[in-house]
Amino acid sequence: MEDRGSDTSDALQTDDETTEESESESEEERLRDLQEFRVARLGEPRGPPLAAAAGGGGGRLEATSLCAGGSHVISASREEPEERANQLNGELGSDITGEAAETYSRNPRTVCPSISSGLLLVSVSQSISSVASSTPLDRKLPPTTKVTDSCTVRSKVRNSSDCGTTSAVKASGGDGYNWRKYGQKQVKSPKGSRSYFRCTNSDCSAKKIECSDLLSQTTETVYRSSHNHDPPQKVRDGRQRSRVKSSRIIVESEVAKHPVRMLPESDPSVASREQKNELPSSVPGREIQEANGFDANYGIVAKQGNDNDPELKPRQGEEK
DNA sequence: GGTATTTGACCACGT
DNA sequence: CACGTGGTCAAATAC
Repeated sequence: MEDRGSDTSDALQTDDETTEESESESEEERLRDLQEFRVARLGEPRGPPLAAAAGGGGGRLEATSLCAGGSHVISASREEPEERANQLNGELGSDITGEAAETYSRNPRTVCPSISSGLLLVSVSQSISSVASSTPLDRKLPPTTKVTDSCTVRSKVRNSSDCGTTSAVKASGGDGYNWRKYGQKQVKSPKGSRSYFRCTNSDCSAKKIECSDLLSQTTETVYRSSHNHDPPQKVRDGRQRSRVKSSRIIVESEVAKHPVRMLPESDPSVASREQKNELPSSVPGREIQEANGFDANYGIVAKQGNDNDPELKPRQGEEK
């Protein structure tokens, strides 16, 4: 991990360990640099996002762009065939395992109750994206990458049936369910943004919140409520099957690094409260214990009670 | 024309 | 009571 972009790790560490005041400036600088870097690197026609951003609030362009970047990365990863998945698994696995663990270790709380394996997939791809975009890996991503933005990816999927995984890639988030994004918000506490998704099934109240850091890396995924229906099994051919398979592989290797939480499937408000109450007490003990893999009861656990956890402090935008 | 995403605005809640 | 934040809605936009 030392070898991997001391740059990134440093930055990340600073993020959480430095005081907000002192880091705010450097943070902005970093953000700017990052933006420029991404834009320059991608240098691709970022149709929708930019357009949307332009149409919407220019002030948010910054964060928005970054965010979009994150999500698309995820999608991109998902789109990759098994081969790519394995590749990632290998590259990232060896490269990240250690560091990623460290990186994410800074993101306390992470409990993924016995969710369906499908949800694991979500966390997987997200882990990948996080890792990929966060570390020097960013550099590893082929410049050609479909790394553009969620919209681009989407369109790509739509237009190219060769993939045959449209729905899966598009909104399912890899967990087998279809999610639709209904909101995004900038958060200060864990500097970054949160994306709100809800199950596209009208009868399903399942929701999930993806927390991303400044680098648009998905640092945490919170599931709220559970699906009251089976995941739309759209696996029609071998390709998809293999994709899923590969995803799982990655899950096993990455899941432990990506915070995934499952909130009680009660109404949002209750969930929030419970979360608030449970976090501090439950996180440290149990999570530390199994901070490295699947928990029989919680499914995935990728967290360790971090004393430095800024979110354990009063307020810090996590209770709600 | 339908669906999904983006994003500003709104409301509820906690401090 | 004011302020900040989280979560959601809905219009605009893109595909």
